[in-house]
Amino acid sequence: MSDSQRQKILSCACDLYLKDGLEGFSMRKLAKDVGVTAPALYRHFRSREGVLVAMMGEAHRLQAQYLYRALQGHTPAERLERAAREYLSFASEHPEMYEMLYVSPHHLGLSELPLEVAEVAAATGRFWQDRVREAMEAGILCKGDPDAVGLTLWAHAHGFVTIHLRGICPVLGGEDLVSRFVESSRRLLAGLGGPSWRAHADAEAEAPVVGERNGKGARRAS
Amino acid sequence: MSDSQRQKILSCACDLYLKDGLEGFSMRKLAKDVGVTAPALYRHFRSREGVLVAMMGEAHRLQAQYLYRALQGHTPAERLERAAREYLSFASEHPEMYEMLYVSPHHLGLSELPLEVAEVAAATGRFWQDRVREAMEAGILCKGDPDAVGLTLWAHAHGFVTIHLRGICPVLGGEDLVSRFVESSRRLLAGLGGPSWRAHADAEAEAPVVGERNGKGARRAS
DNA sequence: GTCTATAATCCGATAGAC
DNA sequence: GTCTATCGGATTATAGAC
Repeated sequence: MSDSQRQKILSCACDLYLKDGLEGFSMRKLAKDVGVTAPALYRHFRSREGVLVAMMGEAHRLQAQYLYRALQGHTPAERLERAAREYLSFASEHPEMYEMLYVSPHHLGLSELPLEVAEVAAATGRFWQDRVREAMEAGILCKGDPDAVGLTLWAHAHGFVTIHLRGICPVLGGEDLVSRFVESSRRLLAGLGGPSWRAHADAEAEAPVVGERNGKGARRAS
Repeated sequence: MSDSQRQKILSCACDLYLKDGLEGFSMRKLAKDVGVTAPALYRHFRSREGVLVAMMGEAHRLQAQYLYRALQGHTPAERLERAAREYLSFASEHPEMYEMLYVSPHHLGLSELPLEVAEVAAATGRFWQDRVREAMEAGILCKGDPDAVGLTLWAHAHGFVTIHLRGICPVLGGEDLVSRFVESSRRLLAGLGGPSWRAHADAEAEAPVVGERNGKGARRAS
């Protein structure tokens, strides 16, 4: 079937990218990995660039799978916290795929991000905004523009992950990454949220939820 | 002279990168732009990768020029605000150079960032931390770990810039980018700073400083 | 849809003369 | 320090048979 072959190619393309990076990614290597000759690939993709664009879409779909897990939270506050955590999980477990999400179009020789990719990326922004909106409606965050506040959270998360992945910041040793991220997020949210958020955070510190790794308030849990 | 020639090559390399991106960057093109033959380049750089690494260093030096302008501010609060603004100015005026700062090593086929580059990048982190530290000492930000809070600010700034440069977020139209960034930063700082910061921000809203573009509190200024 | 064959370039890097 | 000449590959993409 035509479509499953395309999927196979895309899967091999991801593996090849993971192995050799972007500069080492070629159609010939890809063909060899798939088990066909190079010209066969052009039945399924317009060009090398077409494969890369499709891969970016794949990366975004994979990320979405992580983010949507956050929706299993039972309250807006829980979903918001889990969103941050799942964002970090994806980046930690698939660092190269994460890099693919934000490749500079200019590095690829493109003048701008293909519309197709820009759209799936924008969905990530909407996800953050939705979490913020419902948190505001629940009174867990101060009233405000959900889009703008969502952007603030998204920006913080992406920046934090990038700086960590580059190994640029000595503060980010690596082992306690999660707690450092949660800590930084909390600092953010403590400002964005009013007294009601802090009350929620304090209550959680008294009775930590599953998956809670931050030992800040867990001392009294035993 | 040997060293000035190296500088000339580096300058041409930046231009070439700006024109053709990373994938279109080759030693042969570079040689042609410099006005020599390709082998001559290898007297000044070990390899193509060596040129790229040197370019990353250049990008960081250029960024540093912007950031250090913030030190002309007369108070810790002013220097902190100007730091954010200069960070954005560099990214806006030299978007491709900004991209160079955070290129994924994996995209270049490297397993990790060269130490030389990681060190200059870390200086940016220390710059943020210093701004935070003196703001804390001045009582303008809540007491806390300056390194961690500096990281929070740095992460937010980098994430915001990246999302803007990708054209990913519909909220970031472009024209009012500065005010949106300042707004987002203020939101952050309002949380990180205590009442004293808010008092400072309110006072500034009454009598805006030079370069102030945010119209939020400027209504009563006329 | 896949193949073979090939066009048409381009690449990084080196040897050795000057 | 720069040149010429060249090694020894690589690349994307297409034409045309099956």
